[in-house]
Amino acid sequence: MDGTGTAPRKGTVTQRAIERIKAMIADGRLEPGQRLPTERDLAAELGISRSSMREAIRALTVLGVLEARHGSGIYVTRLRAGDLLETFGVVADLSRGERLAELLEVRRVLESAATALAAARITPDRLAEAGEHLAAMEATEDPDELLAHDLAFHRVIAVAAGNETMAALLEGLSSRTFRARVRRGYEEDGALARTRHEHAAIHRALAARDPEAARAAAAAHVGGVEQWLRRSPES
Amino acid sequence: MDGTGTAPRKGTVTQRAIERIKAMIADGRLEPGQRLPTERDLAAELGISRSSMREAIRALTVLGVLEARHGSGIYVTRLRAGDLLETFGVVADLSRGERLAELLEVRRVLESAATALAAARITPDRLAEAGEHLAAMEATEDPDELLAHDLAFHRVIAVAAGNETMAALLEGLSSRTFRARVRRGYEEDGALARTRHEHAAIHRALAARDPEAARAAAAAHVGGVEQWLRRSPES
DNA sequence: GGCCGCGATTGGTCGGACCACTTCGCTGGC
DNA sequence: GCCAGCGAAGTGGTCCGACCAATCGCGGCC
Repeated sequence: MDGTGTAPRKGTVTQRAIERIKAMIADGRLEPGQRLPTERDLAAELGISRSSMREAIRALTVLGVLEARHGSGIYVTRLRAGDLLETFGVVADLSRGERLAELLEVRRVLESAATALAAARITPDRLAEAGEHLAAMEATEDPDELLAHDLAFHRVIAVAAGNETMAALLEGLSSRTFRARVRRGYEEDGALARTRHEHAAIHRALAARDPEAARAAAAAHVGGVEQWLRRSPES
Repeated sequence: MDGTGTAPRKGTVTQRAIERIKAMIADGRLEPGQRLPTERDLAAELGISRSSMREAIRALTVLGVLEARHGSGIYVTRLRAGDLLETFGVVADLSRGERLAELLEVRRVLESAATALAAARITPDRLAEAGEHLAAMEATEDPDELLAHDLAFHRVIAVAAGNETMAALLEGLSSRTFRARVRRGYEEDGALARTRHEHAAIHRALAARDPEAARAAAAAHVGGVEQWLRRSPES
């Protein structure tokens, strides 16, 4: 028996390799940013083929735990919230019908909380930045640009809330395709003007450093889309 | 040019394969539960090797999108919230220090909302079920059993809130290793009695169908752990 | 008619070969 | 002495072909 821990007999060798590497990171044997041995060495170390090891590495790569740089090596990511929650957007991309509404409900809850926190913590700089995105949204009619500033507006707020994990989660919930899909029909219903009004209300609450007003404004904002979605038959 | 869509030139072939399959699911060409062609056929169809295709499949497998059954074939999962959010537990497992506190803050927000919703929607059956777990928690001293009933108690509430996505998210945030790690030291500080009291308060609020009381009780419950964690130096 | 078993199908693993990119040291010119 | 450029070594990326192992269905046997 070697000292690196005897591998469990269950599951595929690849699955075991994934668990082994995860365990190495969890208990500190591998630190964020550190470089791993080569695929060939790792495979030899765990007694499996390079193919299987590559599958394990690929799996951890899509999870945002590892990062492979061609010609250089394999590295543990910094394990920031953004790294690990990037895959969260996949859920939004693949969700339809009822779960889309559920995701919006989750977003409403988180966005409300984040906005309330931001009202108390936001710096003048960030408040101004949010204001710029607000102005840009009101100045353009181009849907793409509008969406970009919309996302940026909420991102500034999420970051200002001081919880990177929450911000990353909201980022995934508002991912490009997700938003684009929902808004396609939404804005055709003439809700564009109301959306602008809601954004302005959020900004005002932030400027007033009023957490409760901010929470309410954010909840109303997301809730508006939510209600529309629950009524709308979606493809 | 073939009609299945020209693959973009960027990225690795495996990455492209992942996107292709994801796209097939997103636009409905592949439906939940449906069986895919064999690895060999898929590889041929996309013009890549079986090895690369296997890596793509493995990646989508860990994301909970696909499911491979040895000897049978590859299937699209039912794409339930639980399937897709299983990997969320990985984030909790790999988080330490500051992000652990952030995750607890997220949990506090979601748990509060879910408990408030549950207060309005919970059925007598589910309320009784939660009561049983509560009684079991008060009747045992075995940490493992206690933790199991603790998790089950909150799971019943999350499900009663009527939002499977939120329930799956909370499941990940309360995943076994995560809870065990946090609670190890927490309960040694004699907070066990208080935890029981908090659970009882949540249950009372649910029985009274009082959403605001339920929200407050849940927030206080998670907040207690949260505050302890922020004070505690963690390994 | 029902049960058993064999063989085809399909995912899982392996080993090796070669390609593409990065890195870094060496070399040669300035 | 310095630096640009080249080239070899190292490393991830891709492909191939073979074989193993689990599953499933078909056909024959009882």
